[in-house]
Amino acid sequence: MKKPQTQPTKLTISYDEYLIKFRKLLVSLKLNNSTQREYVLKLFFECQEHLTADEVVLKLKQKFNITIGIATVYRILSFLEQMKIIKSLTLENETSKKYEINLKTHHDHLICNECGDVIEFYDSELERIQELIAQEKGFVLTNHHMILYGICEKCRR
Amino acid sequence: MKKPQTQPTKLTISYDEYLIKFRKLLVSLKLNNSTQREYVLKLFFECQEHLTADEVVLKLKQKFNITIGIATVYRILSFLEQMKIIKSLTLENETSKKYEINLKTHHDHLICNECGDVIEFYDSELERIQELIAQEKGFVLTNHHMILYGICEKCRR
DNA sequence: TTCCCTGCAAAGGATTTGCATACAA
DNA sequence: TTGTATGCAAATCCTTTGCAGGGAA
Repeated sequence: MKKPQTQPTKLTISYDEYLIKFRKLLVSLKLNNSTQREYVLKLFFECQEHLTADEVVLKLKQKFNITIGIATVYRILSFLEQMKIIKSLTLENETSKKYEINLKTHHDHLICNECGDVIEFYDSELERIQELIAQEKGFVLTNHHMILYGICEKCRR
Repeated sequence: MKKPQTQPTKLTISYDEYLIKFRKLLVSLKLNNSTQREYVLKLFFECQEHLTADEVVLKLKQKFNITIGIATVYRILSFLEQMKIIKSLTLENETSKKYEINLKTHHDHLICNECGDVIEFYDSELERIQELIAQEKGFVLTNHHMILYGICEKCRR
């Protein structure tokens, strides 16, 4: 059987365009803009990794040499998540939530237990089966969490 | 395409047999037995739900009228998880880990966002595809977490 | 001027740890 | 008797909240 697997594709948008959209969103919600919010957004845009709140503080210091209080970071993360600009995931054996920007098309994660490497993938067959299972049980799916854990090629050597 | 979906099956073993196995395990690890450990085991055996550490304390009081310190419960949960007697899962929007006994064959979860109802299912096609994806990326799978979230039939009315 | 946003520090919840005591073998 | 397990309280880690001051429109 042909397996229709693909890489998740990154939506092509520049940071400037992205920022304009973001500012419009804030206006439409009657919210103020702030340097802090824009820096966090910029960080996630540039560094497309999975970051914890602590790591956001750290990276902001490293990359832009600015300091934002951890409370503010948490508030911004919640806001961005509600707006679906970022999304969160909780990994096995890790205590704190990680966040990543939602620029890519929907995808799931494959993680190496040894080196922690994260591979993103999308598989339409998998998605289709999830829908079938849900249907069979009388559910309408809203979302799903799927993380595969294993050992990557490099670490097996 | 035929979808080979089944219910996860419960392994048929009595609590007495189970307890004997458990005691042997402790001996083989040169560990002492304790009333507390056996009660936690019994609880998970009898009440086949997903429980947090707090809920374990509560249920132990309700069902057996015994009190175990929360620290001990956490220590027992870690131990049982290491021994693969129970397994843990972290649900979306919940802060504390839940544990369930590992008596059933491998299965994943489908959860209603409204009523919190948990449906267990096993789908061999899904498992097969996960293996294929891992292979393609050069991974050897060790395990996976998959939780589907949706709204159940009852709650949609 | 009017809210919203931030930073600090304190509070909160979940989990872990140190230590003295109790218990199993 | 010896080492392990428990219970309590304190500590820790992550996250949230209250509040006073700073900033955006």
